[in-house]
Amino acid sequence: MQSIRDLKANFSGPPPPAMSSGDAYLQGNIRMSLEDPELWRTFHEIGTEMIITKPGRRMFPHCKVNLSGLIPCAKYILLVDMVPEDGFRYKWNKEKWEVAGKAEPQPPCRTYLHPDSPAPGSHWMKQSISFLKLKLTNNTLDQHGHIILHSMHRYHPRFHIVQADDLFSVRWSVFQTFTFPETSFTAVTAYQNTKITKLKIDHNPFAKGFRDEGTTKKRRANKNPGDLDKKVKLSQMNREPEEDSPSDFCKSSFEGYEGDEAALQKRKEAEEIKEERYSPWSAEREHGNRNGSPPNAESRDVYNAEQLVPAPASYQPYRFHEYGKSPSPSSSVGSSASASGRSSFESRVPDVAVHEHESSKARTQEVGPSPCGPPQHLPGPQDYPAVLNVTSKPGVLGHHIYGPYGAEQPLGQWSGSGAAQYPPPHHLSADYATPAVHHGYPHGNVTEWSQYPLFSYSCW
DNA sequence: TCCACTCACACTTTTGAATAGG
DNA sequence: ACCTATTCAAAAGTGTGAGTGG
Repeated sequence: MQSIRDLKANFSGPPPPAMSSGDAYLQGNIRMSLEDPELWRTFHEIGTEMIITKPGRRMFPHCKVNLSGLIPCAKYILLVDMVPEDGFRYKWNKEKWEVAGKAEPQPPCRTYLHPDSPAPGSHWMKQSISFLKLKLTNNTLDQHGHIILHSMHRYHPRFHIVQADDLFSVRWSVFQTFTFPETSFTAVTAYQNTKITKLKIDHNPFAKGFRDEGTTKKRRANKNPGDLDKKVKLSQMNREPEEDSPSDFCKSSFEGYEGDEAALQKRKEAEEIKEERYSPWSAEREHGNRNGSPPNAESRDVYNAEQLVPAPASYQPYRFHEYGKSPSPSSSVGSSASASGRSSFESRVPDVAVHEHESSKARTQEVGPSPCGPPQHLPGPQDYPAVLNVTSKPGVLGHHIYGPYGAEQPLGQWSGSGAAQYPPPHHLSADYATPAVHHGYPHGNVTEWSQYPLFSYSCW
């Protein structure tokens, strides 16, 4: 079992004893596992698609995780954001996905804050944490705080845990990120793969009416005689699971990834891709196995866990690029600019990239997380000049709020997204590929932080 | 013509207020 | 008066299929 890597910040000074022990507990034991891994895997093997609509659409399966290893009485904030898997746009062509060109400019990157945040570790650990109400939209002007995605692009969710007493006092130094390869999906405005449609209908209670035994059959039959063909197709499809192995599913769905040879031939991973003929996602598993990752869910949840500092989707791939190449066909627009969350899964190299200034600040200003002790010094906004600075401009906390916390919890969304929401990947890449920059970021320079999409938008 | 997208629709589950009973 | 359980209507979440626009 892989232990959760330490996200230990580059603390500038010798840590107080309390902090030392706290670090181990805080940053070394947090464990996150994905609930319903089998369901996710079933979708994943076919090629998960998530509908995005203007008013916002929930995910299905929805993100649900279990947490352990938190300090019971310390408060944490849980967030989710969506990271592009690669730099491509896809199209569904003849029962398979194909690369259809470069990805469109990244939409305003938003982060979903779990409505229970902040809550004590005991709260997060006592039951599974559901992100049921997280919604995806393709409306770049969305005012509801939904996560904005591009249709026909691939994404995967990232789960972030931040120890913070409130939404103001985010402790960047104990920021931890987890991803699960099987949660990657293609955002679509209408389902492309009928097998995915069937899976959704079969498993989503709201779609019960579309199941074969449902009344919908009659409704559709009455509605349009032409539906007969589709119904026949559907019923045929419904029998497929018995006839087709999951491998067949994947093969039919994802040969396209390797089909666009012209687009892929320049990629280093081309050979690897061909090996993953059944699913682009299988590469993740493959790599996981290479790294000794057991296939079963119980252990996988651990292996899937990664820990990162607050990272923008746009630059994360670069960091991953440093650690390992991605097997994904999508993993290489150009060279460094690709990679994906799955790479993060593969690369077990501890990403301890932390803003030094931030870390030292946290170190100096916070008392170590003394589990359930007397009132810790949980710094308020005033304790974090850097954060306060942010409020003066679009930054970590200085943005508009959408959520249950009202005006007193300004962690809702950036008021000014602008260029910060479309950070030039290369620029960021360069920044983060350079350790000096990586660690040398003066945390007080919130402007830099504010470029990172992770906190560019929080919502409920 | 093709494809991505939007919208209205019928159906379902969920939610919350109103009511009844102990 | 208070609490709990039940009922019911409204709201919200689904995929479908027709229509639209580039």
